[in-house]
Amino acid sequence: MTTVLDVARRAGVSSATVSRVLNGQATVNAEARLRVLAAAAELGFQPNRMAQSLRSGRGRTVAMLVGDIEQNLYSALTKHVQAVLGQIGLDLLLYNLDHSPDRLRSFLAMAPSLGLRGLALATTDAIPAAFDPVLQGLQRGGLTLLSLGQRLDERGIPSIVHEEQAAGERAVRFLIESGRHPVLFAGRITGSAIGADRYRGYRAALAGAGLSLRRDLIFDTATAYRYSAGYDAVQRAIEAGTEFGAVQASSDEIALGAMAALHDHGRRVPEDVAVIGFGNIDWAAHTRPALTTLSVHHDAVAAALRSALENTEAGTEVPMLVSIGRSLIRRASA
Amino acid sequence: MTTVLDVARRAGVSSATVSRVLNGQATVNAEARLRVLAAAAELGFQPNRMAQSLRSGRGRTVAMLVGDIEQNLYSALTKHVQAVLGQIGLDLLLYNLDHSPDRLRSFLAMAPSLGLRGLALATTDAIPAAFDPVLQGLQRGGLTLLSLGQRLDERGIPSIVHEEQAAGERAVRFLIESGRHPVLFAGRITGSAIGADRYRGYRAALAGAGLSLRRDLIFDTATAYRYSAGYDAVQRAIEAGTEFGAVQASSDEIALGAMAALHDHGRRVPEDVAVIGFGNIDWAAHTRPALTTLSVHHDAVAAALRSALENTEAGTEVPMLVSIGRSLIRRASA
DNA sequence: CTGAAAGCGCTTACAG
DNA sequence: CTGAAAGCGCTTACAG
Repeated sequence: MTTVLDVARRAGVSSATVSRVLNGQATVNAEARLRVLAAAAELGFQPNRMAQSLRSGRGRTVAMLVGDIEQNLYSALTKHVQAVLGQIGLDLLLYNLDHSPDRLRSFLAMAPSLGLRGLALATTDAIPAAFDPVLQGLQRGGLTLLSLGQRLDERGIPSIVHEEQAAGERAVRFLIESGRHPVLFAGRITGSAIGADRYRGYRAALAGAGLSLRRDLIFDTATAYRYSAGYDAVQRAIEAGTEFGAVQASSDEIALGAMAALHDHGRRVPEDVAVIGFGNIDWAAHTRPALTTLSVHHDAVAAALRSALENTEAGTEVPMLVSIGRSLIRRASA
Repeated sequence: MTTVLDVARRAGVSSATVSRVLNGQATVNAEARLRVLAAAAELGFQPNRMAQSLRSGRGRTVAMLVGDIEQNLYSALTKHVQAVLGQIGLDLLLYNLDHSPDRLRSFLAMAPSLGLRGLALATTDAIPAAFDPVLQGLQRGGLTLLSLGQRLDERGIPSIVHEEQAAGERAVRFLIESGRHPVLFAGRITGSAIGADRYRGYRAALAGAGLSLRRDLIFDTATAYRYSAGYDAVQRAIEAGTEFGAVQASSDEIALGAMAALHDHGRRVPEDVAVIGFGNIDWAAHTRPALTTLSVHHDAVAAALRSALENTEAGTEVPMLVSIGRSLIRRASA
């Protein structure tokens, strides 16, 4: 591997000057500067990341902790985050939480030794308050800590989120105004602030329409935002003899699960039951009937993350809360 | 941050001894060993990764380059790989290729400066031979280079793959023996060795059944393994008036796209047309009709990757080719 | 079995 | 504007 010293020798300067040129900080004689640049290019010099990070105390890696990389919500977000980090020369360390607080604990235990530039918590699961001290310690160490998807701003963590309650309300109001009710709500996920927010939107829409809340139409689930949660909810409702004209799911996976259950019980979508999902995952447009759902804007999240990283760099303030709107994407299912 | 020196002081030994105890290499006095372990635990010592890697010349990061993390094939594999790396104390650096040779080039240019322990190429796209020298250079540097999914063993890169041709043949034979033919083949992907292998399986099944190959039943696609490829293929076949009793797709996404097109043209699955996918992605069981497909075994791939890493470590040989079987998972679509 | 010392490849006060 | 020197936190011959 070529080192700064190789470049320095070739350019006839000291390694300090090479470093100064390459990092563009201090002023360097224009001519020497050119010679260094030329030498670096000729040798194909790439500064050793580990040495750079160790010495400067600032790594070039951003860790992203995701709830479950296999869910499209997280993989699509990861894709955008990686693209944005690549643009500013940072690496992405991916850590899959698998929805487990234990895995979060393990990561946080080793995080300080990683020399991270940033840490993005991308999960809808609750973050136990017991982790707050470690998180704060990391922040004090100069790392850019961000919550993606979940509001943690009141715990001192800048958060980039989508609107949930307003979006949920919009969708359910649409169903009611189209005459598709009663509306079954599938997925007030246990332990997820977001699931609760979406449910609040459902309640608000009902209240707005002067309809009363019925317990038999609301299905909690502990199995996160997965297909089976939607399947089970609809199956239980049908077996209980509950009548409903629509399903508002709190994720697209849940919506697809619900559609499968409706199909298996001979109900047609949207003729008998309208279905709306949440999150516009990649196959939502390709299933039949195509899924009506609430949009997601991973590009906006990634851009906000980039700003936060750049602001920290520049010493300017990072906003404590960035909220991104969602719109209803109408397809065939509702 | 606590350092080896802090631990050393507390244990009353030198930092060298601390290092020896923690790395479990050389023999250390049992008593001193215990004191070091106790001190490290009390201080919650975690060795600085960057210093460790810089000094030893062997990083603790494995980079995984994926075709497109948003596709379930890659995200599911990534999940398993991350789990396995975590078990052996290695970090996962994720790099999304986005099916672009330029991004691969960019990564390889900076790879040497990253001090990687391993590099997993997980893409079905062709790897230009022009990159072979860089790849070989990386291998010589002691990094464990692996191809996941695509055979590159003849170019000196140990490969962990699934059987493709035999699996494709198995599925198509099943269709033919069930009387579901002619069989349309959707997805002989341009520039993908794997797409070509699956297509060879199709041809072999036809030959085995004494059926002739018909050009009008074969649909190439440049759009990779995505939904639209399947939709377009079926739509073009129907518009051309081609009759067919089954679709063998070369990915599950293509199969879902094909099912959408069949639906939009009033063909019922499986009554009018049977459909088989490839890869058993996560929603394959949840769509309606549920998708019959060929299995995938990400756990086996991840386990083989782990062995390769451990073998390199131990100085024992890494097999040049590990091939994992696929079975036909029968669901409702065929 | 163990400590003192060197050094991985950088960056950054420091002195000029 | 620039070089010599120190040092980030480890590991590893080396000598004992």
